[in-house]
Amino acid sequence: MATLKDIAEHANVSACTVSRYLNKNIVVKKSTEERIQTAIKELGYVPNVVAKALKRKETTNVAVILPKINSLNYSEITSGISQTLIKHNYNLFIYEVDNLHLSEADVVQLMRENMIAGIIIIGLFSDLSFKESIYSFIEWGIPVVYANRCISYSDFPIVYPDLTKAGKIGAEHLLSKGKNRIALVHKKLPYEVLELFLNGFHQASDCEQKPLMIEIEDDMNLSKDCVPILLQNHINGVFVLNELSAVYLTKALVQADIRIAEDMAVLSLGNSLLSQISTPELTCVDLQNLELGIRSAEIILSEIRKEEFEPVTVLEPFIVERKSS
Amino acid sequence: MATLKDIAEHANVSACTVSRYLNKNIVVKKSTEERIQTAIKELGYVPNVVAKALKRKETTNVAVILPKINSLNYSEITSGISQTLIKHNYNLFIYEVDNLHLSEADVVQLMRENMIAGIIIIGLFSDLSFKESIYSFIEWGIPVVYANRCISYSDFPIVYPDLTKAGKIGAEHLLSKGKNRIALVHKKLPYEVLELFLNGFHQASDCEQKPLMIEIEDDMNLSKDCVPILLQNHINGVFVLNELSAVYLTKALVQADIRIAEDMAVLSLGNSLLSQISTPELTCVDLQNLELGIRSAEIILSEIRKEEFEPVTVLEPFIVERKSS
DNA sequence: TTGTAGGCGTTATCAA
DNA sequence: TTGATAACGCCTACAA
Repeated sequence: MATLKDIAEHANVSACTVSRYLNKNIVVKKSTEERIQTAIKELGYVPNVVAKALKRKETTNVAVILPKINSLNYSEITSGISQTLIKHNYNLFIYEVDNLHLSEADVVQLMRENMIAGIIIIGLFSDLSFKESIYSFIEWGIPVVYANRCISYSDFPIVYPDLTKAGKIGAEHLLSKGKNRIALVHKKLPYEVLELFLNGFHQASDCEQKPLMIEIEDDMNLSKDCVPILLQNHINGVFVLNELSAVYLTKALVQADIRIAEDMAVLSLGNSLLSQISTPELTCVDLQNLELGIRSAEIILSEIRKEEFEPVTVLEPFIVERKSS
Repeated sequence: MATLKDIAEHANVSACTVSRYLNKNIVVKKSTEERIQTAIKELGYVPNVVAKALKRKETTNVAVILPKINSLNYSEITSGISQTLIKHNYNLFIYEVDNLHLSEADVVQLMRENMIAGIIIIGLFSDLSFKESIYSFIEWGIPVVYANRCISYSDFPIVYPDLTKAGKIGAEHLLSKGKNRIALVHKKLPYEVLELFLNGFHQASDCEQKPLMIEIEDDMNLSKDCVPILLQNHINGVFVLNELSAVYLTKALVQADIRIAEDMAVLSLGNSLLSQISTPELTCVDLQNLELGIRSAEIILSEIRKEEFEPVTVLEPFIVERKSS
């Protein structure tokens, strides 16, 4: 457990010279450098990041707050964050709020206690999670990035996929496949989110025809509750705003002997393994989760270092064509 | 940014009294307690975990080292760890080694620099990852738990699913469905791991007949390379030791017009969402990933606190019957 | 180019 | 039941 002091003694210099040399704050004489280097090797010195953090009043730990980690979408985003942070010698804390059963106040306290350098909040489409806490974080001077969901506040950077573009390219894709009676299937979503998709739809089609909106619930039997609606309305293209629901709806359609693609094109929002292994494989709109994570991490690092950063980063979704359209 | 000292002054006691009161090391007079409490409230005091760690020479940060987080199995384990740690006021660091491109030596340094309180290594079935580093960790006095994979070293606790039992109940299940010509499909695995499954098979069947072993590769075309082998050998039950491969093999079988369950039962190792959304839904052996995470976390906490802990924890797999058998 | 000294916020060791 | 004092390992004025 050699300390900086030990190195200094062993190399016959002062601790502060060693410190400045290690932090590259200063150029030292060649001979000094060599003595320091051998001392470090011989004593097996490893700097103590905790002591440094205390002194500097700043850690190198970034927290990711997300609903749950065991979901392909969130873990993909997290992976992007992880890769980026590690390159810059920052560590990644994970806080799963769905499983935690902690109040937002508890989480705020947790962040302050641990002197978290920056916080990336991965938001839900369906719910403005942690809206309140963000301002607490900012009040305490902790940099924040809000990721995955566009919110209209403007005191912190946000990174999110362009859902209007998603709606547009989704509609264009379905139209290009000759599907002109389109349904938008979604779980409960705030109107302002749905509106984004609808705006995209309008941009894609000249006609004023609106897509049929179908809201589904978690415990819904899609075969019984959703498929008949699609058929009654002569829908031939469906855009499902949730990947897992898209998979289940596809199953239900297949079971009802509807030919996927020919009779009914299915388009899923999100491109994880789920779309790939569905039968048939789902055409989808890729929301660039990995990139979302990378960008979020880059921005939080800029914030932490008090460098310039983009206040708003919008990621362009793109179509990945498979068998379902 | 009130400190302990501020609280002490405000409450007219010494800093160390406040400290001991907060850490419940001591009983203080009712009146003192009240004064401290109001001071904390009025000044909005939040303890500084970093300073505490420096003084105590021990953080409350546990690191999870895993191949990658964006996998349903690993993220499920991680979720179990996360839930357990947070309950005990420990934080969770994530280090993805596949994506990191860090040497093991780098990781060891990272752990020491950050004064990590304990490390949970999530191992691969296919590869004894981080075998070397473990001893470095132990050498530096950092508690370790090796999770997910049974290894024969004994200087640190291990937590893993009973693969022999998995083989046994898998074989029993297939036999109970009248499938007596069984194949074991697997990716490249060390022999000692395969042996575990084979031992289980033998326990399940009186006959000496060994299952047909088929090794598949990542870039393999299962329809062309694997299905014909199954058919030529009149296999009617296949146990796939990798969930994703099971899904793809099922697809290939369906495509070859083989009736799943009737003509060929498919059993998958692992029970994530993938098995559930496969068509048909896969019967599988659940390896209890969430529980694995919870147990690993509990054990690392015991180690950190220098309490007694189980050196070996074996989790019992169980069958989840769905449509593919 | 290098050194001295003080302090970051907390806890542990004494002593009262 | 409480206090004074000295660390924990590092960084940063300021001085040389």
